[in-house]
Parts: sequence; structure tokens; C-alpha cells
Amino acid sequence: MSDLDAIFAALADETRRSILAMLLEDDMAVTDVAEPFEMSLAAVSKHLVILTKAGLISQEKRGRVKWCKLRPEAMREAVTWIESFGEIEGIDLDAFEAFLQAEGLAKA
Amino acid sequence: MSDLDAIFAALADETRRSILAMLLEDDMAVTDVAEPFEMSLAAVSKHLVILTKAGLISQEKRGRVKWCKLRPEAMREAVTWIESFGEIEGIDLDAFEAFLQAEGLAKA
DNA sequence: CGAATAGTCAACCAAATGGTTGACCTTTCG
DNA sequence: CGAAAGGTCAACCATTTGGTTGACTATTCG
Repeated sequence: MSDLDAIFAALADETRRSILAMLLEDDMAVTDVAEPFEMSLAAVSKHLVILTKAGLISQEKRGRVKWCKLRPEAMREAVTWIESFGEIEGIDLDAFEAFLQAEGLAKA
Repeated sequence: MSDLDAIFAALADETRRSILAMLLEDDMAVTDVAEPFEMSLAAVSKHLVILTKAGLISQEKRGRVKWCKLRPEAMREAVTWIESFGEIEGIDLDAFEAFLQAEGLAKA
């Protein structure tokens, strides 16, 4: 499975997109990620494995708690691919980056 | 299934992404879309149904030929969602559009 | 008309997906 | 130590997915 396959497949599920949105706010423990969902912890844990394999999140165990962290860089590949379609054609990425800097929109 | 589910699921397959890339060049008949692939016409036809249901392409029958056409607008939803992650945070879409106009990157 | 072309449909199959439950391991806490 | 908390693993199940083949419909061409 290519990276793109894994990334798009991971994004093709409302539960997983919700998880990513939650992690956008802050890093979270597996149990806390699972709390809002009406499914078992094991099911959520599986979703986290899929997100991890796609590179969209990373998981790090500290003590008995496993922390989940967003890895937005992984979406770059998908964005790069998807942006070759749409109304934006042949966008100059350097100029775009400069624009983001100027607008103060680029992340630290 | 939400629109996003359908769109991301449709994109999570190399064959379908290839088809979209082919259609970026030009509109094509189903038989011609299928030609480069080592699978049956029926299989490709199924992929085209999935792409159609996701809104990523449209199909129009003229005579006995069914033409496939890219509908890049459908990816907007996906791009909008996906761009809330990554190094771009809280991007000002109006400013972005103005930037594209200025750079001459926006489509006619 | 009859034959070829374009494409879909239906039945089938193997593998993957998304969920469950129960057993299990590891770490922390009293 | 013993019990509870945090998670994973394995077995199981129903549904979906991606492919096949063969029959079929509709259109065009000689």
C-alpha cells in the first residue's frame, strides 16, 4: 500500500477525522481519545493504529499512559497530490510559502 | 456516508488516482480509460462508479460512448478539511484567493 | 438485417474493514 | 503485596471492497 493509499484510507472515516480534529487541540491519552465515542476502547485503539501506520499521528508511551500526537506533516503528501487538481494549477510553492510568511500564517 | 468519506475513500486507491490523473489531461471514453490497466473493463467501470458517486468525475453518454470528465470542484471539500491541519493554520481564504489572482494562478 | 463495439449488470469469490468481547500484560496506587 | 487503571491482543462476526466471468442492452456500421 502506498503512503497515499494509507493516508487517504485513514481519512475516509468520520471517527478518525474526529480524532485528528481532537488532537489538533492538544495531545491526548488513548483513554481520553476514546471517551467521546460510543464504541469500545479496543475499537478506538484500532483506529489509532491505522492513523499511526498512515503517519498521521505518533504514539509515545510514558508510564502506563500512551500519548497520541498529531503529525500534520504526513498530510503534506496528500495535499500535494490533491492540489494538482482543483482551481489551483501549477502553483508556485515558493511564492506560496513566502505569502504564508508574510501573512504570518506559517507555523513556527 | 458523508461526502468526505466518499471522496477520501475514492482517493484511497492507486487505480482511481491514476484515472483522475488521466482525466486531468482530457475527457475520455470508458474503454479508453480502461485501456492502460491490466484488469477487466467491468472492474474499471466499477471504479468509475465510485468516482462518480464521490462527485470526482461526471459521466455523460453520447451515442454508445460514455464520456468521463473530471470534476475538480468536488475535491474542494476535501482540501478545505485537510488544510485545517498541516503547517497552515487559520489561513485567510480571501487573502489566499487574492494572492492567487495576483500570482495569476487562479483558473479562468 | 446482422455483426461488432461500448458498456453495464449479476453472481460469485477472497481479502480487508470496523466492530464486539474476553483474556492478558504493565504500571501505578493504597 | 494486591487491586485498579491503561491499553493491546486474539478470536470472532457482518459488511464492504476489488476483482473475476458471462449474459445482456444499446448503438453503430457494412
